Amino acid sequence: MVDQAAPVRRLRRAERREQILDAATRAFARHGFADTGLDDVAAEAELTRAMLYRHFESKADLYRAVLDRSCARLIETTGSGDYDDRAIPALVEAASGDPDGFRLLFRHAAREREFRDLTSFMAVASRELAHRNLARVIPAGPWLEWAADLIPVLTVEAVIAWLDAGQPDPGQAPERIAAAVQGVIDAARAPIRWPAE
Amino acid sequence: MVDQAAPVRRLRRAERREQILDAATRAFARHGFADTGLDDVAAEAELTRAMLYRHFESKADLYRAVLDRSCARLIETTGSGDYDDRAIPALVEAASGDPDGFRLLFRHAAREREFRDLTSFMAVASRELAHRNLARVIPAGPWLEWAADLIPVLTVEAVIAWLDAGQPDPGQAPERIAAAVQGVIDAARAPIRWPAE
DNA sequence: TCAGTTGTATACTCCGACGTCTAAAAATCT
DNA sequence: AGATTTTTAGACGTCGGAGTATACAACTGA
Repeated sequence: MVDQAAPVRRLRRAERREQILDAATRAFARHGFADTGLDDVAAEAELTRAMLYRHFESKADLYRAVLDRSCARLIETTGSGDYDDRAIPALVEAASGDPDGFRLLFRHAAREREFRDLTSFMAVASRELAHRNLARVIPAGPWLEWAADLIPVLTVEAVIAWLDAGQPDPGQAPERIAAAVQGVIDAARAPIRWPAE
Repeated sequence: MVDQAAPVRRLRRAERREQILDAATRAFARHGFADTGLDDVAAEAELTRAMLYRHFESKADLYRAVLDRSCARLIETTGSGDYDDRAIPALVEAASGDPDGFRLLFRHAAREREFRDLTSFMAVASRELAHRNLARVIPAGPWLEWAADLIPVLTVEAVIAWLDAGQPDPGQAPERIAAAVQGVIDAARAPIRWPAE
């Protein structure tokens, strides 16, 4: 008995490209570039490997396209401007709107040498932004550098942990994350531990 | 003219093995398992690739040995016991004593599928430890889960940021990191932002 | 001195994943 | 219906890095 004929949905070039990017984002978000084969991506997109090559030159090209799009979306909703009260809410909104892309960018792409050119500018920018703002409340010295390194990482990890927790209380999330950041700022100001209750 | 004959230092088996593990820890700590070739390891150890195979069966075997040793050292100094005031100081001491191994374990190995069996138990244990202790001060719910996820990550990242900052004030470091952790606990208790100064 | 060990140097095989190609099937458009 | 485009299915070529093999050189210790 022959299998029921597969539906085989056909899309126009641009749509198919987007659908491949969606699937590739999901696939790469699991284990990063090196540990994800094109077969994995093809399976996730429910396509043949050959199809991927009709839309992208190579595996690296596809990955760059994925990263570019996630990056563009991120900047689009965060504005990438100065730090203000909108910064953390915007980051939360961006993560909520594209969780796979968010995880991919910060958990994998940020540590992949070959593609650091696509992400390092964000890491540098957020570190410098943090440094500028912290310099007003933390005395210059190694603990200022420590906080400037740690706060961007903490912010991103706090957002990812919020995603992993099921995105509870979207309205409260930015305030809670900001409070966690404030904890690092306090810690960098003085080595006095909060009195035990 | 012939090159000056290389010194060619010779070591006994056990010593050479340790020296290879040291070099491999450094090499793998840079870009993880997949992105580090045996040539990189051999170069770091100033040996030929063939020598690596006289001490280890395969690349994966070598990597496991590296991870095992780093893991054992970590547990040896942290005790892996219940959480108390010694936990964070012990972690700081462990990181200080083996910075490459510390970074390798938490920045790379923790995300490598093939070797998660060697690291997942630590991630699980620290998450559960955090969860048990937090459950006494944070009401059950998604924000408890959020904090239990975030605090182990924050702690490790705070230690790495401290390493990156040049290990300043080793005596103060544990207190400052504990203060940062306290910030997350406060954030998880209530969504009230600290009053702006 | 001689045996055993530690090391170099280099060429080689093997394998998996990337990337290419072709022929034919099926959906869409006019 | 016929032309066009999308897609499949799978074989094939290619290449880098893991892993193997061999011959030889040099240090060490009894």
